[in-house]
Amino acid sequence: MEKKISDHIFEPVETKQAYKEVSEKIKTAIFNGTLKPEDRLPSEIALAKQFQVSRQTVREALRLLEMSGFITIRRGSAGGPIIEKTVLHAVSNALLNALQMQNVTLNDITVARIETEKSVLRYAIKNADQADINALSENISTAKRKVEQGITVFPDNVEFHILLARASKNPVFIVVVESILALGAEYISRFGLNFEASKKTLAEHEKILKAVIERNTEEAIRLIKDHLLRIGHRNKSTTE
Amino acid sequence: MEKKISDHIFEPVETKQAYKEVSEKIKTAIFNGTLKPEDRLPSEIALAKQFQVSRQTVREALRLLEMSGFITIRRGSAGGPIIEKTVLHAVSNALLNALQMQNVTLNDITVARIETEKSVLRYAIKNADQADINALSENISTAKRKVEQGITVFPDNVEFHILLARASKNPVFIVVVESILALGAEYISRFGLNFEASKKTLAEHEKILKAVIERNTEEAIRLIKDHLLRIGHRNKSTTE
DNA sequence: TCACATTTGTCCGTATGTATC
DNA sequence: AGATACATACGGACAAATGTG
Repeated sequence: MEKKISDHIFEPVETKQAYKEVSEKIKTAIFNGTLKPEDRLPSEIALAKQFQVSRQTVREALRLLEMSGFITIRRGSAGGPIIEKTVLHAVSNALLNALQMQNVTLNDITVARIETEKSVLRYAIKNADQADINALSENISTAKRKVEQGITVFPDNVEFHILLARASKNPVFIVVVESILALGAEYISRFGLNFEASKKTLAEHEKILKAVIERNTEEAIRLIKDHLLRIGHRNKSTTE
Repeated sequence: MEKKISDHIFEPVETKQAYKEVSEKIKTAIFNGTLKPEDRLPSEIALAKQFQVSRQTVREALRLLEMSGFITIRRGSAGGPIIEKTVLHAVSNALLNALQMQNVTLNDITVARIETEKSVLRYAIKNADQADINALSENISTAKRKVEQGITVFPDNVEFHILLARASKNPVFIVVVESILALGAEYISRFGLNFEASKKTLAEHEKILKAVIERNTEEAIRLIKDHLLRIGHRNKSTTE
C-alpha cells in the first residue's frame, strides 16, 4: 500500500481557457521585457488575428490584465491597451477589497502603519544613500513652498513616507507601505475627513528627516511613532 | 490668470462602461451582505437579462470579479459564478505581480517577514485569547502527528504563522502576513527549493508558542527572529 | 468647424465543451 | 448513457469615443 500523502500536494489540472492563455502570454512578454512600459499593444482585432482567437477572447484577456494593473485601455483613435509602469495601484486595490470584507478600524490601520514604518526607518537609516536624503529634503522644501502659497500639500506629505520606504532599499517594504497608505487614504476619503494641519505634519517630517540624517535610530522611531499616533488619533478632525 | 494648482487633484471623469457598472453592482451587493460567500450568482444569461445587457458584457464583468477574487466560476451544469469567502489570495497575487516587476531577493522577503512578524508577536501576546492559544496548540500537535506518519507538514507550518497573525486581532497584519507568506511560497516553488527540516521548524514553533503563552515578549521576538533567519539563510537547502 | 479613420464598447446569434443529475 | 444547464468560444454587426487632417 502506498504511503498516505497529505492533500493539496497537486493542484487540479485546469483545462486551459483561451483567454487565460492569451493573458499569460502577454504577461510573460511584459515580465521578460519584450513589452515595456508606455508601449502600446496591437489593437484587439490585430491581437485576435495573431493569437488566432476571437475578439471576445482577446477582450476577456485584456480585462484580466487591466484588473491586474498591467495595462490601461484608452478608447478611440490612437487608443488601445498601454503597458503600465507599475502594478502597485492594483495591490492597493486588492488590499482594500480584502480589508473591506473584514472589519478594519482606523486604529488597526494606524497600528500597522506605526509598526511597519518603525521597521522601515531602521533600514532606511542603515541603507539610505545621498540620493534618498536629497529626495527627502527636496520633498520637504517643496511642501514648505506650497504651504506658503496656500496649495494643498497632502500628496507631498504622503510622498514623504513613500520616499522613506524607498530609502530602506527593500521593495517589500515599499509595496507594503504604499498599500497601507492607499488604504488610509481610501478610509479617509470614505469618511470625509479633512486635510488640515499640514504645517504640523510638515514640521514633524522635518524632524524625522533630521534624525535620519544623523543616523539617530531611537529618536527617529520615537518621532515617527508620535507622528503617526497624532494622525491616527485625530482621526475625525485631522490627518496627513 | 488662475493660480496654478498641483496636478492630480481631480481624477478624469470616466464615462461609465457597462461591464464596470455591472461588476460594481455585484461587488457592492457582496460588501453590504446581500450576497454571501458560497452563494451562487445567477447564470450569465440570467444576469444579462436582469441588468439588461448582453452576455458578453456580463462575461467581462465576471472576469473583473474573478480576477479581484470575489468569485470563482465553475463550468458545467449546476456551475456558475460562486461568491468567495475572502479575497486574500487576490492580494497575494497582486503583491506577487508587483514584486515581480521589481527586483526582490529572498533576503528582502526574509527581512520584511522578520520585521512584520516581530510586530505581530507583540500584539499577539497582548491580544491573544484562549481560542487563539488553542488553535496554535492544535496546529502544533497536528503537525507532530503528521511528522511521525511521514506526512509533509509544510502547510501546517505556514498556518502557524497565519494563526499568530490572527491572534494579533489586527486584520491589516493578517493580510500583510498572508501576502508575504504567499510571496515566499511562490519564490520557493519557482526556484525549486525543498521542504525538509520540518522537525526543527516544529520545535521552534513550539518554543515560540510557549513564550506567547507565558507572555514573554522579549523571548518570543528573539525566537521568531532566529527562526525566520534560519529559514531565510538556508534558502537553497531548507525552508518552512 | 467638420468629416474621417481608428479603436474600444456593446449587441446578437450560434456552436461547442464540460460538468451534473 | 442521455438529457440538461452552464460556461466557453466564434463571427458579424453597429454604436460610441477619440485623435487627425
